[in-house]
Amino acid sequence: MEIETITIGTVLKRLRLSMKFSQEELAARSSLDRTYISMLERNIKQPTITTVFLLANALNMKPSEFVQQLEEEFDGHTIKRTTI
Amino acid sequence: MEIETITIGTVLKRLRLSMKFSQEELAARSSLDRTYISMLERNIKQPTITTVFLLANALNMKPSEFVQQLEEEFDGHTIKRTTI
DNA sequence: ATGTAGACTAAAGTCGACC
DNA sequence: GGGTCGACTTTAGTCTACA
Repeated sequence: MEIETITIGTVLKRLRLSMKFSQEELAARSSLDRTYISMLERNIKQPTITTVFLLANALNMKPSEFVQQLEEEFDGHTIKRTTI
Repeated sequence: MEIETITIGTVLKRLRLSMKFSQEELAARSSLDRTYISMLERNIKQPTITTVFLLANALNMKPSEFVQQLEEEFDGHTIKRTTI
């Protein structure tokens, strides 16, 4: 099975809720826009590495821990960019 | 001390050389453009999370391991986007 | 084998408004 | 509190070409 891009929506939402943050709170803590957080959770956008660091910090975890959770989501899948 | 963005240049170049890959080889293995790899190594561009996954795969390592090396680079620093 | 530059397109990320 | 839309600016990422 192949996937097109790394989507962080499910992981991000789960982690945000586990911290009992609203999207607004997470946006404030990460210096990102609330509507953009919403888009990430709905897999409409994919973040840059800097954004991942900002989000992980806002969620009080290491970026590598955050990415580790993404890995599990895509374990066994082939990553493939849409435009290739 | 503050930094503006997560730059992966040093880490990427070190890992690439440790695998004895040329930029061309890494570009082919990751389905990315050679000139773009060059820009990443010179910290002119920052990758998306999907690109990080592609690069990590090309380097035969887990994305979280790759990110872990980035963390060490920025340990103790405050991440701050330029546009904030 | 790498740096750089220019032109290009897709997509990241912001912001205001409304439901 | 969160989804969505539209308009916008900036940047990711491709490609050709030359040193």
